[in-house]
Amino acid sequence: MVELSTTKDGIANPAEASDRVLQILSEAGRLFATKGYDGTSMRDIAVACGISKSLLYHHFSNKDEIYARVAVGSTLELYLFVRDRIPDGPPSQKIRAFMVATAEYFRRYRWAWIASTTAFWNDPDRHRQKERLTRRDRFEHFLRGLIQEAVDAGEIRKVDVPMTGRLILSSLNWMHRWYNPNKSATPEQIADIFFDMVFNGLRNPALAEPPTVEQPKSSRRKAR
Amino acid sequence: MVELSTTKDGIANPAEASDRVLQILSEAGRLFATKGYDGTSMRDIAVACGISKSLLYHHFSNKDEIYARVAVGSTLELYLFVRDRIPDGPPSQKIRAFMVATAEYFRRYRWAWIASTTAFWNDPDRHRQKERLTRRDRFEHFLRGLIQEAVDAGEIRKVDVPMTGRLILSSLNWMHRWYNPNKSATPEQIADIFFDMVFNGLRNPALAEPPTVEQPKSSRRKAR
DNA sequence: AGCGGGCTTGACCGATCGGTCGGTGAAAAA
DNA sequence: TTTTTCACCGACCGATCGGTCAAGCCCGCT
Repeated sequence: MVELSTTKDGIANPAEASDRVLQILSEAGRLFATKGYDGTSMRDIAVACGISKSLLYHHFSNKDEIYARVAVGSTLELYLFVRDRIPDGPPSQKIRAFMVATAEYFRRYRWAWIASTTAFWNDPDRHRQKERLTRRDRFEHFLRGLIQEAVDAGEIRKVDVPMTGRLILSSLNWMHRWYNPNKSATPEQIADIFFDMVFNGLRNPALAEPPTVEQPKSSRRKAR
Repeated sequence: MVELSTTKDGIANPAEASDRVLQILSEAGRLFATKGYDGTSMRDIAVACGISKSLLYHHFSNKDEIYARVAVGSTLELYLFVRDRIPDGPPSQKIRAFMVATAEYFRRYRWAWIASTTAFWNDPDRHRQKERLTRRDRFEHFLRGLIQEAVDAGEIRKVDVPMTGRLILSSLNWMHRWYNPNKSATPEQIADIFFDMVFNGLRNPALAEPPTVEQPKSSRRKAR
């Protein structure tokens, strides 16, 4: 797989890159993640790095390129990162490994992850927007494949596969909004807990007659 | 409960408000939701409304106030909105109702919801930041209370209550990133499906020996 | 010593930002 | 009729935006 070097504040990057460039990417990632793309000025980045604004343009052609290096350096290889951490074994365990690996990625490249999942919901750059969606889809379809495997193997019941994928990804993607690196568990442990909850369910197995059987459609709250 | 009038594009507002003000809030909410606070200029809002920029300042004192009216008008009463839709009955059904009600709120006040959950992760306005966190906490603790009820009643197993709350809220809070109002189910139906998955679990009940028993701690992937 | 080239800078640019100001015109109030 | 009120607008402000540029600084090479 592509080699990833871990640097301060977790910028994933191909090997060649000067310390200055890494510093800029690191500070920019943190700023993009906390203040957003539009809320972060080139001056902000320069000041955070203790350099002049002009120097940013010596190393990068414009603001977009810095963001692209932060976000793409983050998301480009997420699919590969996770795929290479899926062990052989029961499909349900692959799903667990998927969740834990994604959580590990989040922990290692936290700011870049947040910057890439937060900013640019609608990217004005059509090409980049399309590429981002392609990567996201590949990642999501990989998960759906694992879920389908588990269904076929009879390990999980016949659920709506895309919806199941969305539930699992939601639990991981929302983590950055409440996760505090100084407290509680590691992201990997949290992913593990979430897997247990979703896979085994919250319902008390000792409960003979579950209060919620397969609910009749008519009982659902109607949309108005 | 507090009276909410439903207007075009779903701005919740106290009764007194001119059509113009509602139009501004509606357009501003949509823009804040899609382009972010910093990515939306006062000119953008004015153009979207087909009025002059000056007129915005006739109705609002500044940009922050427009955002506050959009976001606060959206989140202020979420807790009350949901609380009043929790029926009497088994605690697990209350949790389901909580999820469905939140989804209904999302559907009705979609742009305002997105704007308020997206922008201002770190609000420079300390007072408003504190108030926002207070509301969020009140909402989250209300859910935890329902979960604790269900645990005490023996309907769900002895889980980590805060973590369970985070899992449930994640599934709802992330919905705006993938939900397409033109396709698939209504938010309420999606919430219903998520509840079923989380409550009953994905595991095939026909499976005699689940491949994942309560996993030993040592098998967890260690953080590095 | 002289020199070339990469790192670094401050001064500067046009555009756009949030916000202000004086005024217009029509309807309500007197 | 006169006056007041108020939704509304175009022109404008200082500040800041992303980005440019010519020139210094520094260091190794000849």
